[in-house]
Amino acid sequence: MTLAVREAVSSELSNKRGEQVAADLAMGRQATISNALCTAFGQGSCTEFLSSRRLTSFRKNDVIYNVGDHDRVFFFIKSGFVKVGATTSSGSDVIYDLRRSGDVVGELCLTETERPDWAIALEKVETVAVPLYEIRQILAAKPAMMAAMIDVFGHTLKDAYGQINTLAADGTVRRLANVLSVLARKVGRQAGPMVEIPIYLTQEEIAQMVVARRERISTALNTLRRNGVVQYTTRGLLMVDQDKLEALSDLSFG
Amino acid sequence: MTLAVREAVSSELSNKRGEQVAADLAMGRQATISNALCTAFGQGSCTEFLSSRRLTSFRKNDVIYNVGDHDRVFFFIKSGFVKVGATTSSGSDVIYDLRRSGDVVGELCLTETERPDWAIALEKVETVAVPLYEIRQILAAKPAMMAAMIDVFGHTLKDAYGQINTLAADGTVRRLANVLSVLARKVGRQAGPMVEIPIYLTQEEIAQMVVARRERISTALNTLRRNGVVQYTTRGLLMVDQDKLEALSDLSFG
DNA sequence: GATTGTCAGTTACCATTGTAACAACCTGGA
DNA sequence: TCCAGGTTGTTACAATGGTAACTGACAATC
Repeated sequence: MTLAVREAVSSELSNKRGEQVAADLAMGRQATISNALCTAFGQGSCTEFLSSRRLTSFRKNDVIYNVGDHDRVFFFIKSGFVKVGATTSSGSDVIYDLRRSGDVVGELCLTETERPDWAIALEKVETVAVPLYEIRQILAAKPAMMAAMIDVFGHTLKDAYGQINTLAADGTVRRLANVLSVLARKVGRQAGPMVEIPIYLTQEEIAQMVVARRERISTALNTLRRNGVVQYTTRGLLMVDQDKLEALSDLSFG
Repeated sequence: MTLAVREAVSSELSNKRGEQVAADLAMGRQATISNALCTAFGQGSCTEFLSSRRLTSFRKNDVIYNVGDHDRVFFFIKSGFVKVGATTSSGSDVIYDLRRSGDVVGELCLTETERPDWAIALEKVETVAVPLYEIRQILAAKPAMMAAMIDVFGHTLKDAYGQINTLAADGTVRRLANVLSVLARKVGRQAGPMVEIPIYLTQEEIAQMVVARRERISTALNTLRRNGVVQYTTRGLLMVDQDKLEALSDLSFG
């Protein structure tokens, strides 16, 4: 465990970053953008900025921050996956986004004094926590950071609009296909002819991303499985066929 | 079923807790944020920046930019209202946001080379069009601009997440209440005991904001009208009772 | 003043989705 | 080992919302 963490940390700090970025490039634009902030933070005289800090770690299901919290802190993820979402007035959860190592979590505290969302660790997560006032100092000192920050917000905003779009137009199956497609682009790893999603998600969590009941996800996933679009086993990782997924979400006519 | 709705509405209204969300504060804050970019642009040596430029004007229903366009231009609204949205794969329109004088439109071109959204004038609109490369110059030269830009993105993102939230949790009536409440905070004008929304919106447009069929909006609006939550006449402006609306929609993302 | 187009209101019908309930299975801990 | 709790698969029934169709009202144009 400790070994894995230290490896993850040093990979960020050493020249392995180039490799990481290259991998992200191969993976697609999304990943690259996600990492922009950390890259900017890690550049030049800021190199020691993140590395000199103590890691804040969370175990699976730990709440990194919660709705209504007044802490104004950015969390830079060194390792592990985090879900970002909110709890609706009727008590159900909605997941807006998944974040992974290289991403930042809690960025909305930049403009909000009270957290409108929560972030929960999907597995053991190591982060560097940076209070807002320090973020502000760094932003003021390094324009590149600003640009990176704007990029992060811009892309997150585009994704959010995309979610609204799919919610407005599509039925459960297409929404699921959309979510899986985005997941694959974002965190997927090529595994032979298919893309593996390297984090175990329960159907309940997938349902919160798709914004539908778990039962619908169960049947929809089975439909996709029968059509060879996805592969999975009980409590196993998802493998998706990107091409078939995209074909599915592109269908303009029923 | 209509009875159930009405009962739900009335019960929500009756136990309205006297929470002083301070409509004026909310309104003030929103307006301030909306104007942050323009304010930043107008500050100091940039005072003449906007004023020295030619105005680009649009008539009602003119497309300011469209999905897929490759122009990378910011539009600073000097006067008039603009709707921002997108067309879904099934052909229906979704409205993400309304913008008014003091706001910016087209900001997503900062991170996207191809417009993912459209913007359409709801009435005669005067704008100052600024190409992205100039925006970049100004951002680099004036850190205050950057901060303002980040603010704009942050708030827009929070709004977008709020929309996802309400889409996930609420039925048509509450979503409508949400939309009206946001509209009132954003563009409303105090008119006696109620707040007037100073731009005429067809039910079809409201439906695109609520993400529902026009027919539902018709009945939902009538329900609200019968309960005294809103007032309107055919082809007339909407007047809304903010307190009752907030009680109804129980804004989790206010 | 007739015509045309847009907008609002309403209804019956149907498709989709949520609700509730249960059974089967797996995993981890007592 | 067995049990408890979590995960998945599946069904019936109810509720919600979309579809389609029609009406009346108004405004602009000719």
